[in-house]
Amino acid sequence: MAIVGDALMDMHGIAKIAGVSSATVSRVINGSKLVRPETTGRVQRVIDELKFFPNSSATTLKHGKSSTYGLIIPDITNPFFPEFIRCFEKILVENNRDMLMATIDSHATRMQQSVRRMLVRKVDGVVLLAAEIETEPIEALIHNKVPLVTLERRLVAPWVSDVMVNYAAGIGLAVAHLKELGHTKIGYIGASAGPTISNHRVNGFKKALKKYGLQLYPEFIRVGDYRTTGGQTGMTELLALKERPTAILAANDLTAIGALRTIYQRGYTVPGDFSVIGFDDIDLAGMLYPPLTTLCLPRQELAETVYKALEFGREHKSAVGQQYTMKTSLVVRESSGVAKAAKRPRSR
Amino acid sequence: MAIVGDALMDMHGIAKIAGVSSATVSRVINGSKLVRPETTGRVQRVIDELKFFPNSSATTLKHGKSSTYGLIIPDITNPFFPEFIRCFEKILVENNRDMLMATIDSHATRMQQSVRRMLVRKVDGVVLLAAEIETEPIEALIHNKVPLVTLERRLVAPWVSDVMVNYAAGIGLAVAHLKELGHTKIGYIGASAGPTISNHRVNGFKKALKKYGLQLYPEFIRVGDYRTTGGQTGMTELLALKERPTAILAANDLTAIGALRTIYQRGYTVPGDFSVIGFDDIDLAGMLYPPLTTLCLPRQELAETVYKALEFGREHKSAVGQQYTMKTSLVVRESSGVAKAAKRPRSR
DNA sequence: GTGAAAGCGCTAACAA
DNA sequence: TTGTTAGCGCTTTCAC
Repeated sequence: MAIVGDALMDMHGIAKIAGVSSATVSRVINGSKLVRPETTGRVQRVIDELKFFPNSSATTLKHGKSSTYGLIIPDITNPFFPEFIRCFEKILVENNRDMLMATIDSHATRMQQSVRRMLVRKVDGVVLLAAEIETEPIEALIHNKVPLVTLERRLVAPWVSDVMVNYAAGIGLAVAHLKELGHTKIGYIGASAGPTISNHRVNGFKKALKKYGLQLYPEFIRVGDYRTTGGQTGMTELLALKERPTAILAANDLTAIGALRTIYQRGYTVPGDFSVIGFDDIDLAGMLYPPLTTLCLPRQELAETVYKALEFGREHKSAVGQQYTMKTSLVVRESSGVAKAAKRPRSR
Repeated sequence: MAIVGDALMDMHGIAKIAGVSSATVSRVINGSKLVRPETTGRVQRVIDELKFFPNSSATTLKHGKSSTYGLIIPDITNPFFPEFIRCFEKILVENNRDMLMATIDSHATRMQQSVRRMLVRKVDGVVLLAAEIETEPIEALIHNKVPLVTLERRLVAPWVSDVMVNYAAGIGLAVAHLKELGHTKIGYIGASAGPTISNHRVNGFKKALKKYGLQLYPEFIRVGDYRTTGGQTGMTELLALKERPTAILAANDLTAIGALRTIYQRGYTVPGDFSVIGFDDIDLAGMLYPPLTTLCLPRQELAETVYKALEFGREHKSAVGQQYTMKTSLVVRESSGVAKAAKRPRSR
């Protein structure tokens, strides 16, 4: 809308001023080659003059699709997500698509509302990066034939694609790294208990332990919440144990940061007393004291994959979605070091 | 839209199935009391059954407004913004408004595109939290009579409100705190040089120095970028000086984190060798080593203020906007301590 | 209490 | 090359 006098402008108004019909205005705006250059110029001048912008509700209504993709994330406060959003939004902007973001803050009602927003806005697809997924709201999406991309549901179907993270391999790397440093007692601070995405990470951990012939101490596996608080309580519990791990794997970097905090607060040091390894490799990981060793889940690549899946869904409506895989890599920094027990013998 | 067979559903379809007219369906969806309870029930059942959601493009088109507010931020990777978004989105959801977010990553074209998105989507107002604001894109908003809320432009006009942060007071607190700890040589790592929002912070710093009778060393004022990298280079420059400050004020927490990193990397400690004070009080500030002393800019309050301003603009179209003020408070943690020079005499 | 119909701003046949 | 027109899905008078 632009304004003349006090009225909101539309293509009709532009047309009248430029002395053409609204169809021509539409053609000019959409770059049709059927318009005579001088007409184009005349119309364009009016558009610029009046700073006119076409109403997307009208085009969306007309076309039946919005060129908008929805993104649902659990917690925008976890730096991993902003970093992902940054990559994702950039891709969308470059491809003339809009983003509709919703965060659910682990509230079931917020999830409902988010899905509703996606549905009423007629998004062309939805990315669901939420960890704990309830099936009910998803059904509304599928029922309405909205292409869906999930993370780590490891399940594709008509309208739904999935991208899985190869946790087993990544965590294997981390465990191998720790073993090399002489650690044999490794703890894990994960997320909530339910049968969710978080399980893939714990299971990956257990498998890695077995693979490298390390003993699994059940009390070394603590529950967290993907936030720093979970890292703190988890670490506090670990410190309360008679027999303690010498290294801790955290379900994400925030958890690792919480663990680090508790360790220092109790007067211990990293990696002197404990090695800590995170997951995600958020931007800040390298800025911490000590810089965090962590498994990198590349956001740029994830964003590209997700976008690819979305476009696939858009173009192959009703087709069974694709299964994509993401690799992780170990970024060794300074929060992992030689195990204490392993060090002592040397200094004798 | 919901589906029957293979067709996309609309109110007409629902109406036909329920044996009513589309007008009645509309009434039911909008909770009109003019519909007989049994009719309502019958219609609602069909709606639920078919998981029907009304098309927001149609309602927006009809009503001429979208119930959407736009939010433009510079860098979603700076934790302050996600934390703000979290509060802001919550308020919007509670008030049945939608959010359209755009990040500009300090690219002029992205700013253009963002404003364009806001305009075509017919948002009912825009919040511009970007630090470095060019006037040109803003004009398009004002010209199209979109209520605008800016941060720290310190200038209101028809259609535009502003919320300013009382930097002077906050920085005064920080400087007073440092003086009390015996610091007399205080450095500052800010943001880019231009005549922008960042100036309010440097100016506040200079004024505070004067107010507390502290000397201003021009070479102690370094340029940053509101990110960790700026903190690192700024601190590196400060360390290269023959005469160094004993305390550093950073333009935001990310800058402070970068400074902290460089300090530790060079073998110094905080607050032993240098005191560091940040700005924002991001969630992670208390999790760092050492926990960061910082000026808190409360996001919840900011979100509420911004929302209030937005609603004001919506209701008092064409009126001159309001000027709001935000206070900051000093959160003393462990990155600030007694000045080195001040300590020595005591230990003699 | 419910239905018929006009119209929000835009696009795409179809006409000219 | 340009104009006319129907209609996207919804709301809202105005009838009944």
